[in-house]
Amino acid sequence: MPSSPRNPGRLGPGGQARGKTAVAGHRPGAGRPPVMADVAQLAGVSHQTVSRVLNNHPNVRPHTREKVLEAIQQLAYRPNAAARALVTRRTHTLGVISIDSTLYGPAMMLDGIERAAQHGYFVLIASLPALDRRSMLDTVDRFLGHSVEGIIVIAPQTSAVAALSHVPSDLPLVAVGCGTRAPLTSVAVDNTAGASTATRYLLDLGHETVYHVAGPSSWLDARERTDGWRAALREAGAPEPELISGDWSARSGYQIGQELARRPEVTAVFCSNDVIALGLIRALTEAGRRVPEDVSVVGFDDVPESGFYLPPLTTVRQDFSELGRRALDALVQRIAHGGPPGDHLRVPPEFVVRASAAPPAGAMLRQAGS
Amino acid sequence: MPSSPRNPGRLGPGGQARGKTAVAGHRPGAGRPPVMADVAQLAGVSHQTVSRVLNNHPNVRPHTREKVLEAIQQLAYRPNAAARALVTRRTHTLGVISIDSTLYGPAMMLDGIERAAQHGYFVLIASLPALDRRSMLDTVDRFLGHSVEGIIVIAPQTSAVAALSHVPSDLPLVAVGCGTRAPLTSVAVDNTAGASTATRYLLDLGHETVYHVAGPSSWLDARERTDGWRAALREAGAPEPELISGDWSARSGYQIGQELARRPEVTAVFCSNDVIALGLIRALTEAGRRVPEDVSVVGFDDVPESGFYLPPLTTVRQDFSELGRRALDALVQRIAHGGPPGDHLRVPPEFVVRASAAPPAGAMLRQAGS
DNA sequence: GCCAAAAATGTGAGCGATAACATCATCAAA
DNA sequence: TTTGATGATGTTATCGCTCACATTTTTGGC
Repeated sequence: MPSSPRNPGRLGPGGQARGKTAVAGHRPGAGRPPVMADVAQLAGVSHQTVSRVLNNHPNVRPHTREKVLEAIQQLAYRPNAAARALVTRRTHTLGVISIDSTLYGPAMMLDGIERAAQHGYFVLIASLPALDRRSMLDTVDRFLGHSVEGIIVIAPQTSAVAALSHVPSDLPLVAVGCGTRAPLTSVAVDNTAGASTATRYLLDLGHETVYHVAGPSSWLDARERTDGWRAALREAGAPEPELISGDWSARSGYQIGQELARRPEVTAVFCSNDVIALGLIRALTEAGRRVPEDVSVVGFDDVPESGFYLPPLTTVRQDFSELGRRALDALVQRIAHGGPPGDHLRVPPEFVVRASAAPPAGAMLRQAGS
Repeated sequence: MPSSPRNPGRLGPGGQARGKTAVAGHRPGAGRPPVMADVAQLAGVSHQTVSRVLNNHPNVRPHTREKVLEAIQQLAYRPNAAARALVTRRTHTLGVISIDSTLYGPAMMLDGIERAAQHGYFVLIASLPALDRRSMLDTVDRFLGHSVEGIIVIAPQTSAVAALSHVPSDLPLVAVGCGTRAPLTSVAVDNTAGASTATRYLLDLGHETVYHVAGPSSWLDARERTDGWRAALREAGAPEPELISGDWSARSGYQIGQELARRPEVTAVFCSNDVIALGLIRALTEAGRRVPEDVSVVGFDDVPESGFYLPPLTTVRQDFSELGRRALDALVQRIAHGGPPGDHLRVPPEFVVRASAAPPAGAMLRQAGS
């Protein structure tokens, strides 16, 4: 007799009173969701055979497989991930920790990761307001409790990198946009190269030097772009103006632009991102300094709108989704083959020439303008 | 003897060879993660007592609780979510399905949801490339397999709403940005009212009529904004120009702007979002039509940059994060108290006056401009 | 100072799946 | 035809936790 030896049907043993409709077996659409035993019973096989079908084990006769599949369909059975995770110790779940997923870059990367993970992994997200060690570690903890198999951190900030060094090293972890200095697997755009290219471009146009509006210094990207700018300046023998810092926002670009507009010696500005450039351009324009005739402006990121700014912005494109995808690849790789951390993948940026930069105006024009 | 009755220590029974370091008990930092039994043993209590401490059951002596807490700390013990979920049937996990989380709105809402859920729920995300019924239902299925307790859908598209009507009705589900027409719980900005306000504002400024660049008609928001525009026009007795549709992108705004620039009768345009407005303004400006002197433009969304466009954009603000938060609240409510679906929450938008709209120019100015 | 009620703790069972092993059926080779 | 190897299936034991119930300890009232 192949029917269940101990439990008659699927009635809970003893006095279990969990509000189940204690129905003999499988009922089409109602009650508690069907479990493997229900499928087994309906298909007339053991639960193990159902499991084998589910996991594509080879040793199942086609006929049997079909019967099981049919029963699964009929009951709309769906294996319970928790039960599965408990025994296999695999959750097929990844955690993504992101700072302010409201910014263009993080949002794009998140999307890229999610899309790439679509098949094969669930993606748990946590976006933190601050990246201090405490909340970082707490989040990793939360994720660990949920048994994520790996974590991607979108947190290009120095404090994040610091916090990251405290997570258990046996947890596969990939950071995007963390400098190469960090002792962990990371994926990032080559900010330094991008910034150098932009700066050199302006220099080559004939500008004596290039001013730079940096992002917040707590961001690695900002720092690297500043480095690239400095390197290009030094290489060309151009004087290095004092560093000005914004906070990624258009507002900060605007405020800085108001100051810069008063200084006629400023003819070229490299902004650490497009949005700062937008604010800067507005301030310059309002102050009567034309872009690019009087002042050339170059941004960084190539947000989708930057081609429609007035004037269309010359900028450095970062392929954020690609970055996200690469990060995911790297993580999946590490989960599967458990390589050691410490790989640094750099994605080259692309310089996009549009209309916001031009050669400096001749003397007469400049006089006329001021 | 309170020590484990069947299993000596935590050695796997029989020939289990799962690569565990079969160490007698709890070892500080190595081997397999500690389980409840390890904590119990270290604290000298039963596993049940540990469980009680973990779940804040009342009947635990303070002294005992302390001992357990200490052991937990010492072992860095973290309860296994899968095991817990298996028995409690609660995963404390929410699913969020989003279309193109790259767009400003969805990205903001996602962030809002995530932040609000931070304490109490895990958030699983899936961003779909297309919202056909098939992929929608597949995703819901994936989520269901993971036993999410509820789902938020950020998918203000008609096809999504259609697909949504096919999900099992016992799953708490909230949609953001779905029209009130849909038979499900939803949270949305009052697009119609916002669009009406914008249109009326332009009319009140003295424009004879207002042109409208709509978003893709598959988006409910786009449709509602169009409705609001029409209603305002009708109410004011203004003639209704033909409908023009874009695709939310600056590029489409630019292309439409090039056409509109050739028509001198166009003096006021209400765009279905800010980015379209940006493209439109660029096209108008390039064609020599000044904004707002020759043509007034109003947008929708109030993206952070819109205040720094040239000219700063008059627009309708949607508080996306608030929307996300409300959606989460509604969902949590439904999970807890299991109310019926069908609630429609509308968040009022806010009209933001900046510089891109002005009274129509006098006859002489208009002649000079064309 | 003794017994009932309440508080604190311990003991199995079982959530729903997979892993390992046992068993039965089937087929090729001797 | 009989035997050994393989293929297909069933049986049992966990995974790590919470539930229900059993048991022990404490408390309080007489």
